[in-house]
Amino acid sequence: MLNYNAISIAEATAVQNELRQKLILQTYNKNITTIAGGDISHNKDSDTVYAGIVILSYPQMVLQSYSLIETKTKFPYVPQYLGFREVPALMEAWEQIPAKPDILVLDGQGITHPRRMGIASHFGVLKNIQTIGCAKSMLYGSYDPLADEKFSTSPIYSGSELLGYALRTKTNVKPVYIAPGHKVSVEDSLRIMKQCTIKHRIPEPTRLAHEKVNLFRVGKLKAGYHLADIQTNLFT
DNA sequence: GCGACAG
DNA sequence: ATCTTGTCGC
Repeated sequence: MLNYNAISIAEATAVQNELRQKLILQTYNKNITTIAGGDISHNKDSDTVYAGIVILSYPQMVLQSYSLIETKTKFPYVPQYLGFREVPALMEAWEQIPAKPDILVLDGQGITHPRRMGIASHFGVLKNIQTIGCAKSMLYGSYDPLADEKFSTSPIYSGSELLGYALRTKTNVKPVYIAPGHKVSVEDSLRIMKQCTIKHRIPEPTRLAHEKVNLFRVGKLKAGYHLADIQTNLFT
């Protein structure tokens, strides 16, 4: 059911349309205490991928723990089908976490996708958990220009359908694109991600996931589930 | 037909 | 995404 090795694009499209039927765009749990961020890293011409999920307290944004795994990916990067490349590895990292967080933020689209199946929706539906997509660039949908000030927003639409928001996380810096993945509303997705925005363009969950996964790739961190130590937080 | 195209 | 150096701005 999760063997995306020898799947064709046509089959992948069919899978996305199937998963779309299970999408829930209403907030399942409003009482968030922990939030996770997931990301993947890899070397230039290698099918080895380094996946990581970090868990932070919400809304304090203090790193609590993180899970790292190394595996292979067979599916290439194809726009609109990122989930087939990255979800299997992220699943492994997720399953290694003893106490699951309340919600997971992934680096990529949520329902801002032709079939509403960006990586965050893909993962969310398969695991039946709350997810949010936080992308650094647009894939699908349109939005009007937003003001230059921090926390300016502009709704992302597909026709008359509201899919997400462009969110300026820093003054005079390119916005990020927020959309529900699964089991969370558009408005709550935006509200939660604003809460995760401290001083960087990329909100804390995916920013820290990206940081950990790169340290892992270059050998500065090891595979496994780790509790964050106090020193890490004090000196970062 | 042509361009655009998450990571 | 990754590979890379300097450079501009807060």
